[in-house]
Amino acid sequence: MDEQKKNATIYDVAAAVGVSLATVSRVVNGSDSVRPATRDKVLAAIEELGYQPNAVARGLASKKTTTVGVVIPDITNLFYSELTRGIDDIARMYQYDVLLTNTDDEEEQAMTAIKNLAQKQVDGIIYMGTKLSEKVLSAVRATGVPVVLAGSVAGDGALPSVNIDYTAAFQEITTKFLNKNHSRVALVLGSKDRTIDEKFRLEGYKKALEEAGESFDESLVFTGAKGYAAGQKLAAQIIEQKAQAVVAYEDEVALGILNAVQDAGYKVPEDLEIISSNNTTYTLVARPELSSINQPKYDIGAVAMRMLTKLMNKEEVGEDQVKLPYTLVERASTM
Amino acid sequence: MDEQKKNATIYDVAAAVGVSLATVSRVVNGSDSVRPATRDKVLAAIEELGYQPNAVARGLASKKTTTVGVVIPDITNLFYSELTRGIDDIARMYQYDVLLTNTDDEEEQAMTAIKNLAQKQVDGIIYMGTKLSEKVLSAVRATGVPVVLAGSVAGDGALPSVNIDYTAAFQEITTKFLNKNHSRVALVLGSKDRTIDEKFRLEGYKKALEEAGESFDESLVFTGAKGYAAGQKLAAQIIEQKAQAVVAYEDEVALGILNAVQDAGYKVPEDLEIISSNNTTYTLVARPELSSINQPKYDIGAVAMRMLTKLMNKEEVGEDQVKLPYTLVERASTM
DNA sequence: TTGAAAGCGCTAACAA
DNA sequence: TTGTTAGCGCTTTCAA
Repeated sequence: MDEQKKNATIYDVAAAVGVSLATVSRVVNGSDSVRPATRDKVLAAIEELGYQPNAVARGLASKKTTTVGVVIPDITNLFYSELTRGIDDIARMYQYDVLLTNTDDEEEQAMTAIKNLAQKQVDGIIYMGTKLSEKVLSAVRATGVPVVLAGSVAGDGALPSVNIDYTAAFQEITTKFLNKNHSRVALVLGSKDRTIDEKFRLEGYKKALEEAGESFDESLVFTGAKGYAAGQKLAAQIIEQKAQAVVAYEDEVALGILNAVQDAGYKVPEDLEIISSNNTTYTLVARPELSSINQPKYDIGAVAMRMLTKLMNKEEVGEDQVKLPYTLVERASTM
Repeated sequence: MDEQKKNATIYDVAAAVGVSLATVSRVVNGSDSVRPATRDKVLAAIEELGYQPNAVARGLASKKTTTVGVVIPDITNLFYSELTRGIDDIARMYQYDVLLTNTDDEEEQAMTAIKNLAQKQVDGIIYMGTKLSEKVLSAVRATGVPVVLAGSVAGDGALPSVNIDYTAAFQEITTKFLNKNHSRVALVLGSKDRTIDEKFRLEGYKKALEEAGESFDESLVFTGAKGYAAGQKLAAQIIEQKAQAVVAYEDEVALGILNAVQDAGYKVPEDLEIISSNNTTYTLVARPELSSINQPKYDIGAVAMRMLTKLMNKEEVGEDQVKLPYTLVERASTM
């Protein structure tokens, strides 16, 4: 019980028992070609000396660090933190540790993060972000380790990924509104260069219009609003455009719109219906509660991490472009 | 530009330039005892070969991993994720990476996490949690690396820590209510065994009562409610106790109480005043907006990490029990 | 200013 | 079943 004495090494254990390093190593790594009696003696010595394997030495010798890198825009964003929780839980289950880096969704920070993870010899990487430039993509590839995109960037098959079908989701809810004779449906997206918004969500919105025979009106698309305060500001413009319904890309911005619109005397959903995407706790605390597209956030993280473990083990992965089912949760902000 | 060819090592660089390993190592580590001409040649070769130092080998040789462990109850909790953001930003500034582990505030998981971090040879640890048992404390100490507690457990000086003065904060807000002749102030705390609640917040509450000459009524103290739904459930009991004001230990539970009370037809703040602690975004999205004790969350994380860098460098740290100032943000849920 | 050489603590053939 | 022996890629004295 006295583990004070200067970190015992595998050498000390071997010496104490009178066996070779290799034997101790075998016991530690659970190899079965060790005689039970020997194993017991070794185990006893390990306990006695309080021996803990040094993962760094192990990593150097085995070229495996049992560490994965997680690249995330911002951990304080509820959407990403829930993904991360799924990642972390599964990582731990498979004995991996998580090295976390925030990037604010910026290319430069992503580059630094990836370079750094490569130096630390991580065994794999989970990448989250709303965009993935060629530059970052090639840096990621250059690391030579498996990478899985989770719940945000939807790579066009360039890398394994786990997502929901953003296009289908946005098409579905837009159609829902159009079918109620709301011809003016506002669409609120993140910044211009987000692949996920420009390429998938906008596309779903346009498809819905097309199918309904409605023309696309650019003045109903609002880009670049991020966070609660931005949503509050946007409210006036949305009202000005005489929108009858709003489809928003995330909960905080939707909540900002919801509150500001009501503070201005309009009624939700009577005067304006609102639906958001992500279904974080924010949707529940709102009054009225916000309808939302539910993405299985924890599961996206968990599935991505599970896929990564397979990739790291060079196991067979079936489909590597996973789309998890989303659901539409209808609450009081829609009718 | 072709970094494809099998990770160049320091050896390859040395060979390419015709110098020894030691010289390359010196250049990489910025030692100034290298002739400029030599340095340039080495740098050129590094660029040419796309050499990236292997941090694992470095860690083994130098016994420094430039990695810190961060132990957190739950990354999806806005309070902790904001602390973590502060930690991560400062860590990166000082060239450290962050190894993250969720513990759900459970002793067993904390023990595993610490053991694991020790094996990975982290240079230091930031510990967050609402309690710190003797067992965990001694495990933490046994790692032999510096540890700083951040924003949650308030160690009684046993370990360096960064916090706000929870007792003072709770005393202040309780007094505020008592001064308005609200003799029945409800106190909502986390689970029983949380040092931070039992020892500090409750103490502040009691002090306020004592100073005001009010007697302590146990039926006004509600323990164990966690999260929004729990807050909603609690509302009925609070009303039943004829509380005139509520002091809650976190925002989500406060929000649950706020919404449930209003849904039941009571007016806030006219019938019941509510104040929460943490001042996360939740306080802003509430209607009416929630008054709250603002803890400088990002700063607590940042300051804790900064202190840890000093400790890891064996620099002088002045006071190691830091209390950052809190503020009382008054919004519409109080009068 | 530079180099030689000895590890850091472990894994992983290969032998025995 | 066990041991021997090379490394893994780097830092760091100690000499030159």
